[in-house]
Amino acid sequence: MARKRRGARMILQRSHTCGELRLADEGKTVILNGWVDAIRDHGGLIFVELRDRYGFTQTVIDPAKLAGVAELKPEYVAAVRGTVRARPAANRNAAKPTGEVEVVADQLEILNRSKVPPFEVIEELDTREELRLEYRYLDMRRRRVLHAMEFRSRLTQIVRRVFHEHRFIEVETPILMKTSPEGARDFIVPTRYRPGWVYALPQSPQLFKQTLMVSGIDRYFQVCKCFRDEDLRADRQPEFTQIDVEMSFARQADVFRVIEEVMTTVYREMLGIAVPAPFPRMTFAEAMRRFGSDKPDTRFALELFDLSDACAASEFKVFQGALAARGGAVRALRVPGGGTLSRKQIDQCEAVAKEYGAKGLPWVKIAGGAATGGIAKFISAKELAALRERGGAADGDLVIFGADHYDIASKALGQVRLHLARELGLIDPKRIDMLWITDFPLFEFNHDENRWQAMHHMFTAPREELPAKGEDLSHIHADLYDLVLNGNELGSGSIRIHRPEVQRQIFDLVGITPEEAEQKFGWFLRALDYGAPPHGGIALGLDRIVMIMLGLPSLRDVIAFPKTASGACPLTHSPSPAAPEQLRDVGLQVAPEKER
RNA sequence: GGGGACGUAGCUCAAUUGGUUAGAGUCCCAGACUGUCGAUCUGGUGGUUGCGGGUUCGAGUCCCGUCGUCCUCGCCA
Repeated sequence: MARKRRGARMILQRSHTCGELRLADEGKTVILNGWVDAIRDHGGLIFVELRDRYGFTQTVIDPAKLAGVAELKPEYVAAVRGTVRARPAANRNAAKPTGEVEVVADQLEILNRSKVPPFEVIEELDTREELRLEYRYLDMRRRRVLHAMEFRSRLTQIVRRVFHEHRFIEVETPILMKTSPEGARDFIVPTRYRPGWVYALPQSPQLFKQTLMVSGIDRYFQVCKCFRDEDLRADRQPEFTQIDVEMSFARQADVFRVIEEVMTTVYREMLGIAVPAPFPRMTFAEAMRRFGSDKPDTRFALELFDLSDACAASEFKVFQGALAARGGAVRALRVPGGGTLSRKQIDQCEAVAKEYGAKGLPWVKIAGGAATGGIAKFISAKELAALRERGGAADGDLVIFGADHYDIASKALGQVRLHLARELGLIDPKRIDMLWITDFPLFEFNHDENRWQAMHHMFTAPREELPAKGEDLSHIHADLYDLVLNGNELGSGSIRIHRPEVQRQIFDLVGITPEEAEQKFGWFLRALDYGAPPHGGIALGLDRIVMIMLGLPSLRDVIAFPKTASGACPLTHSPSPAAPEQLRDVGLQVAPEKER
């Protein structure tokens, strides 16, 4: 008989989940708890499908016996007691794991009611993301969202296990820490203890993990939250999770070996895929030269080549101009069979190139052994020969050019390369191209601020002798490496500085005064003074790994409660204005809007 | 900070050149129905067209501003 309870106490506690009953369970008396997924009301007979994390099970209810069924609506929480029965042969549902059975109800308990949800809880949901995130608890009742959470949890466990197998220690480092200059903007946390003073949330636990090396914890890892107050992207959230790793007495190869084992194990155990290891390696210079990117997608063949020398006497003003400038280059990309591309498709490529700083996108098609269209009239016989010999250009091909500073020309062509690969369907989605990019330059020049800055961070060890301040630093390299998967940067690491005098020299080169170094990093320099071992490590983006492994387009899809592009949480409506008392406590006040 | 797209019923969308009472599907509500599984059938409710201003006899539609969402450049040691 139907039971109706006013109290909060549940009577019918589940004996099984909604995903596990099979024909073998026929005849058993069971109790299911779950959410009402669907009600199919035939008058004298009502099918109520219950859902939980594990699946769906159909219950069959006779409304004459269990009148309470009339009250049920979607998303109500219900308990059903009944007998497992094989469905009549004609009514079995092969599409559902539990589709051969049903539970004939003899007791029904409504555990909770639900308002009409703002969207239906169905797998094939097509509703705007912001609403899904505002009601994430409803969204997450769906299999595919749950699956991402479960996948992530299992993956993290595997990562921890592999590190532990190699005697790594997971150490938690502070969330409230000291602000650091350079790098991303810190999230800052004011405090009552010191009105007007702030902690920072970690951009990464970099200095803590290096300090742990000084402590003798020679193998450290941590699955940790990191925070950066910068603009968001589909693959960037203000708070994200890193697999942070550091090893003492280790060289680059040692770091690679451990990470290769972690990644191959995760792929094997989560997806049953054997990723070959060791992963291929490519220097930064080679990656820029061949692919125009420091995170090349090597799943398809298009490669850039250089025409600077062949174009030295070019009649084309754009080439002349590029080559006349310091660091200028003429680079090219051959698109096999690209002769069939429409003007519109080429224009789209040009738009991509311009987005990445190119001023235009010269092109020619090759037909009948000659260059046609685009800038063909400027292409000399010598240049055409170079296109054929160096780029392999042949009849039916399209060749596009980048003429600018080497970096800009390379990057723009590299992005067009990616665009074309997607446009022409050149990417095999099944491929998994894991790649180490090595030998990064230690410094890059910041044109806006007119100074050298660390490419990775200021704690990376130089491989060569450091020049005097003011000299060109572009040729200094480091054991500085990125792990790239299918054109996505999964992580970045380096062998660190362990000698305090070298660390001071680097601070000096990037324009940090000794006073500032003492104030910001004195504590760390002191640690280096007491026998810091040689060490190095890496940090991998956990969210990105999960996103890529699941083939999802956004980091938001693998984070339980992600933030929107403006850094807001649609569920909790954070951030929110500070209360006057809060500001008073920490000794801060808000500037008038005009002064911000 | 810059560029682009979008914003109409709870949800997903439509609405001709600026022109009658802003429609459809779905959800929801009511009724019917004993084998459904996107149940079906009948009927019904539901709108500050994101917000503010402007042009016009007349604005969902055009203009300006603003807010929000998504993508993106810069930025992200």
